[in-house]
Amino acid sequence: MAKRNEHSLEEIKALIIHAAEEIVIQDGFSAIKARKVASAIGYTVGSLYMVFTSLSDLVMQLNVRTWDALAAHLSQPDVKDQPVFLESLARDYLQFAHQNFNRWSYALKYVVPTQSEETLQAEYQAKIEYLFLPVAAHLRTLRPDLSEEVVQRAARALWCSIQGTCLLLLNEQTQPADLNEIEQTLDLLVSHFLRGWLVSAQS
Amino acid sequence: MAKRNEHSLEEIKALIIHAAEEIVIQDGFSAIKARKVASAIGYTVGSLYMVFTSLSDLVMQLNVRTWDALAAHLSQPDVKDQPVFLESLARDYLQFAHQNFNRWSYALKYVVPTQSEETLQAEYQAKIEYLFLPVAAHLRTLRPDLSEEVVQRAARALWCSIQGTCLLLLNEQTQPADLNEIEQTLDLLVSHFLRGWLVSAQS
DNA sequence: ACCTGAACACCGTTCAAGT
DNA sequence: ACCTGAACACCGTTCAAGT
Repeated sequence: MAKRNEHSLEEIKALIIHAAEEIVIQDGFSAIKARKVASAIGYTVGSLYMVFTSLSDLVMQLNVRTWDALAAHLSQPDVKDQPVFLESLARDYLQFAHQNFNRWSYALKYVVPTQSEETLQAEYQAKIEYLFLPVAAHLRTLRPDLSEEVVQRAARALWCSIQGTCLLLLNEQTQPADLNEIEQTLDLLVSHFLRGWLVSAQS
Repeated sequence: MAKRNEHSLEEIKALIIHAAEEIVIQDGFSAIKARKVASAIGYTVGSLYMVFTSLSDLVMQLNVRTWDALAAHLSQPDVKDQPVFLESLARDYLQFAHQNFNRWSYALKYVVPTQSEETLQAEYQAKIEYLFLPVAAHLRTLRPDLSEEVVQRAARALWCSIQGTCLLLLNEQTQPADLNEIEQTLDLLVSHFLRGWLVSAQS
């Protein structure tokens, strides 16, 4: 035992994150246990603390990966300037949220521990904020007459609405049939908000 | 020890729920521990299982109380028919969510355990659904020409949006100053959605 | 230097034993 | 009949001990 050197510390870290991710996808976040994750990659509990400061450290890095995966899923530059961009974005969001429900919903519900490093907290928040930039950019092209602040607020409202609606409607265990209904609800939300916002007074 | 009979089982149950509620309000849901709750009312761990089948049973009943408290907070029949009803409802919702952040956010994130009784699951879901009825009722008066299904979908979209926006924007630890910003964002969401919906085609 | 696994403190839950 | 608290299985985390 001990001193195997089969993997570098970096490799072990990557292996653990992947193993943990698989567990979340399969059985949800409550299924992540230190011993379970370690044994999934052929190591014992203690090894986990060679590469992570704690379990919640691992969990936070898992959530970062989830947000990255979502960002990758949403990036479709070809439709960025089309009038239906936001409706299409909402649909793509719903698709990811449904296919990755366990890890997505956990990331959305996650609150960064206050005792974590302040720079790490800021990085995490920034990564989430980053996702709503395309929304703001699109709204800006629709109403270049509005102030940046007004555009930002509208983007924030719409983006939060989409995420919240996905969360609440997907929570009731969803059949594929219901998914179509949720899509229509999202579409209604986006299009009516947009219509109302487009005729709003200049401020 | 044993056989004190100071309280009936019903009283003990109520005492425990109140003690647990206080703990959640003060320190969040992760602070609820079986031994802690029991000792808070002067009993030992075992007593908890005289009146609850499990800790998660207690938690679920706590969440029920949270939804009831929210419903009570939102009921203001005097403004029910005014044009600003929905904006006012959203503001009231935000106020409750902020003042009761710990228990409200937990209730909103809560997913009913699949192994719980089916009737209990249904009751819980119904209690949450009940809250959005006033929204649907108000929308119906605004557009009596629309079908019930269309009205329901719009109400669902708007209600989920309000809740989701509150959750996501309150999650970043909120100063009283920010609260005013969130209120404006909610107002923008409701009013623009409404404006867009009011001019939507009959279906 | 890398890895183990016993040990610790803490958790939810049970249940024989007390009154 | 009511209530206790030791006991159990399980959890995250640490660290002396092995190679």
